[in-house]
Amino acid sequence: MATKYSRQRETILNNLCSRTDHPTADELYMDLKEELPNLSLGTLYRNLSMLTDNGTILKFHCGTCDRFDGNNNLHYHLICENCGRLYDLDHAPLTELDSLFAQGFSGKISSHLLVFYGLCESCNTVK
Amino acid sequence: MATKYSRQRETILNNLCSRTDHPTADELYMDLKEELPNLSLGTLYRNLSMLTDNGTILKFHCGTCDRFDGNNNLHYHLICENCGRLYDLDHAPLTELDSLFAQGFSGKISSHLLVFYGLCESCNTVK
DNA sequence: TATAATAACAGTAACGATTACTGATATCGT
DNA sequence: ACGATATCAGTAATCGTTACTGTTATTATA
Repeated sequence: MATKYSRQRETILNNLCSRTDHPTADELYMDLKEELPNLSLGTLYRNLSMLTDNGTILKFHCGTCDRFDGNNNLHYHLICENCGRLYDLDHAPLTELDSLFAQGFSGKISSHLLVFYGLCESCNTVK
Repeated sequence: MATKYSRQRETILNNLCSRTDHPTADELYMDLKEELPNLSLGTLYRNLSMLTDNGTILKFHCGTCDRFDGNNNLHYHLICENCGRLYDLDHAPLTELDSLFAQGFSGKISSHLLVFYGLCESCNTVK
């Protein structure tokens, strides 16, 4: 099951990594239509799934659908409860959380997901 | 829109609160069939949604489906990467996380979701 | 305690995101 | 170049959840 090169996969990854928002599969699809006019939605999902599985990109459950992040460095996010968008938060990783919670727990903790809820900058000023 | 009593809703809540696992809607449905033989799946979803909205219970996106927790006190969870189940972690709430991340952020942070990934106690010993 | 208003019900159809399947095409080791 | 097969485009199916419909149960008021 050696992975073969595909222009579709490379284009999908490049597009995702060049944006700072965190698009849904559908948002990515809209944008990719310019570069890959006959890209299939199934192909997009299959490649997003491959890239997520091998750790190249990150996937978040966000309300009713998934959002993707081309930046796989550990960082945290805010989900705006007004506009529903996902934003990066500028803060160092809290690696100590895993070991903190591992104390007194006889399972094994390997990572964590920390997401904040609230209002993004623009929704906060408008309200 | 005054809320009226319903035996279905009370039974659903009692069932959920009496268990320490974190069932999906479908798992709850199976179990409730004994007490409410002709409970409708739509009714279950509607009531879980009501109870979530008014803060009586908690809901988590967990892989492909939602899981529910009758314990609405702030606490944290581990998702076992082997068996897929959701477990409570015994640790005091980290309320300081919100204010910590609010520094230097001009939006508004009102809450957070912190989930750990790893192996539960039984999956850790078996492996 | 009857009555009237309406919340909640059971059952089922619809929805939307995602996954699985099909036969055709592109990649890549030999 | 050739053969094996990973990937493709297109589309059908899946599955968790929500919305709709006509009926039943709760509750305030007479």
